[in-house]
Amino acid sequence: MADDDSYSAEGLSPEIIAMMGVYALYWKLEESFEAKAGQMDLSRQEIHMLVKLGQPKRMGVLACDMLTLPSTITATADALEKAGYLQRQRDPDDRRAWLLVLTERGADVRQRFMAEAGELFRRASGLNDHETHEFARLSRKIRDNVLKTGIPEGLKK
Amino acid sequence: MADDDSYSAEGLSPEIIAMMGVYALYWKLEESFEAKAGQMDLSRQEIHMLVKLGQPKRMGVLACDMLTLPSTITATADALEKAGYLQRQRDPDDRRAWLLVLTERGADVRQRFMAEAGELFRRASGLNDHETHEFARLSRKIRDNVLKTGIPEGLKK
DNA sequence: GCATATATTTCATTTTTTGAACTATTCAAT
DNA sequence: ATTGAATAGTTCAAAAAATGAAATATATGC
Repeated sequence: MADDDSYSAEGLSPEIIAMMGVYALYWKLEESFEAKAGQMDLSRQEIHMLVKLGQPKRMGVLACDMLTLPSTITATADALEKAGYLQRQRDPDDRRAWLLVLTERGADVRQRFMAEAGELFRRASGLNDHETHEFARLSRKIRDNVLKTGIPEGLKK
Repeated sequence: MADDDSYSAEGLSPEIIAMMGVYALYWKLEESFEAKAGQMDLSRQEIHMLVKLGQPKRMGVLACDMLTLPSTITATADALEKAGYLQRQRDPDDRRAWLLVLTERGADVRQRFMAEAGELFRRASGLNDHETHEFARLSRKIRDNVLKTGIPEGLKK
């Protein structure tokens, strides 16, 4: 859905235009994030996991969220744990499961990363404050919808 | 940037909220697209290339657009060519370069895919028509900005 | 208790991506 | 024209990432 050609956005349905924008922005952000992650010696997956861990989460939940398999999550968590950014804590509700919890150092890195991400969004999107608010409003709606409707398919693996 | 927790979107800057929505939507769409692509015996990269080829494009341009290396593009183009979805044509302006051009069959598959993608967006986003239009308006602005400002970094490889 | 289901791990295999060396062509400067 | 440096794409071997099956430990329902 990424795109097609700079000038062919004419005559397309709003849905397609919306997706083209989302893809362009996503890829631009990924490009910037990957550079930042690289500076911090983190892989793409590792940065994403760090961001997801604003709250402690079970590995299985992360696997769904990140559209990947449990075994991939194990590897990513191993790397972040080894780097001292997170710890595994047994979930008191289910002793088969781990809760991944950021260490102080991990939370720090996450915080720094998120702050820079805000700036990257501003530069990448080029939106003014008003537009950014409006975009955020719709964006939140979309996210809520995805979270609400997305779980079933997310569990498919 | 994906997210954090369903209810922690409070107190975050609009930029962060916007990004969280974009990531949630992107991942949801990728999940659906990957399923569709699988049905058509195409990989994720192959579908993306197909979508990008609304107009003939040089392989180098695709490499920038798709944030990957020329050698990856070669492999993806080989697969699509073998499947009969595209052809390499020498760029008359530069005989070192190929233009990748969809065959009729390739254009067909692309068309079908894009049509289904519209429906997937509606389902994933949950926006009504008015909201979709507004989101598309801002989305197009963002895309224009990314295309305008994105080229330099895109060429870095 | 027992059978079955779930959360995570392990590790070998497969898939994907990378990067360096190579061919062909262009471009700029002589 | 000729040369030398840069560019577009290819090849292929090596590295990295994702996958899936089998194993461990715990939970859940009967």
